[in-house]
Amino acid sequence: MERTGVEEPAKPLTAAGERILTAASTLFYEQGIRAVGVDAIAMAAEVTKKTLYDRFGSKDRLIAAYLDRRNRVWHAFLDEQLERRRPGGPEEVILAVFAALTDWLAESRRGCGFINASVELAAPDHPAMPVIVGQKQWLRAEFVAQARLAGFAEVEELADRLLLLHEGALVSFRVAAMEHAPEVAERAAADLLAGWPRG
Amino acid sequence: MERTGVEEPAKPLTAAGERILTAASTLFYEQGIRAVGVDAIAMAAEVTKKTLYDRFGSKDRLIAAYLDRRNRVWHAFLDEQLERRRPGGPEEVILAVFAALTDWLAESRRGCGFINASVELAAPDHPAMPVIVGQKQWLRAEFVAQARLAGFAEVEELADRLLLLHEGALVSFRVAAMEHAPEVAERAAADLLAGWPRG
DNA sequence: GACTGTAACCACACCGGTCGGTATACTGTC
DNA sequence: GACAGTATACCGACCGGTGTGGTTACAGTC
Repeated sequence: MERTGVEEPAKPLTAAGERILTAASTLFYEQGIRAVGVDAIAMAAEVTKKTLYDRFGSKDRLIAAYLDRRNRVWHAFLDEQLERRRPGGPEEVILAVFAALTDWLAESRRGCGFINASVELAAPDHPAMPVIVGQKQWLRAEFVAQARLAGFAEVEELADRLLLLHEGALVSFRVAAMEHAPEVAERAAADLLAGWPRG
Repeated sequence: MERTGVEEPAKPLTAAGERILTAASTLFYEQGIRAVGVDAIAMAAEVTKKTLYDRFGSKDRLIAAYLDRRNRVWHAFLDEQLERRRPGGPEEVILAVFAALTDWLAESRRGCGFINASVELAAPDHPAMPVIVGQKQWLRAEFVAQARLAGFAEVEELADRLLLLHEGALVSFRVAAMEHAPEVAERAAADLLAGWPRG
């Protein structure tokens, strides 16, 4: 699985910068991007605000760095999950993505950090929005690619439906208090693939 | 369709109270609950902040009133859509819900107000959370009821999958820039029903 | 080793603005 | 009087962000 769109950082973070990004990642996810101020992040990271601004420039750029980091963590997680589950073919790759969702949500009680951030940032032209939209479109494109490898017909429609199930599980898990949403999504995806026509 | 859980207001709103709730509903949805302050709402409603607090007591209670109002508007919308589409049986009722999603999202460019609010409110014990969770659980319960009427087997699993499609469309519409998400969900729901075993 | 320059960070103060909320005196209508 | 609303000022806290003087560790040069 290639992760086009995820670029390496311009340069490595200093120790303080790393602590800032780590603290911000935790607080942003757990409490909300707008609910946490830079004062709190600086305190949690045990740095001064001056250092935070020296390293990241602004809160918005720190937010973008957080989402970029999260995207990397998710890709690494997915890679590790695929390595571990050893899917035999493209269909099993797709289903492994859904199986991985259960593990991901076990450690992400507040649902999808990207979905949450897209709500909180509000403005469609926020610098971090491309990371968010890009992550979702990457997943859809991956479904298209695997569906094509598997020889299915109408791969675009199939990928769209798979994405709805994936995103639906992410949201329902949190908003509808549906703890078993990932498992439901996996079963639904498996049935969808089993009944989908070949091209 | 009954709308259990949606209670009548304790007493009717004054003209100013109505203007406040209307202004808040618009601003909260369009810009975000945390992004809009009470100053801006009072100004948009052409009242003083004092009046706002006299009528609603606090911002959190205004938020709860907004979501309660939105829930009513959505139920009224759904009723009107069902009246208009005249579904013949329970399966068509389910599909009418999905068909209505297209119209709903045509006027709700920022996606689902309940999902958005659940992110922004962050704290699970916020007074408005029961409205949010309740709306989602009401929809799931309605899917269960209609699936049962239609004589399907495993109605809980079916309802779960339908809910994932519905919520997935709401989210993907906005986060994944997927304009056709409601239509995809409707087709997927139709196929799901067509292939689901009877009990 | 002595010296210099640099990068990174600290402590602290400050900025103008916004936030949700409160208090006071007053007006108008029924 | 009861009710609803106005105009205005105020509160403490928080918001993202900036400025100043200082310290420390390290690398490079002589």
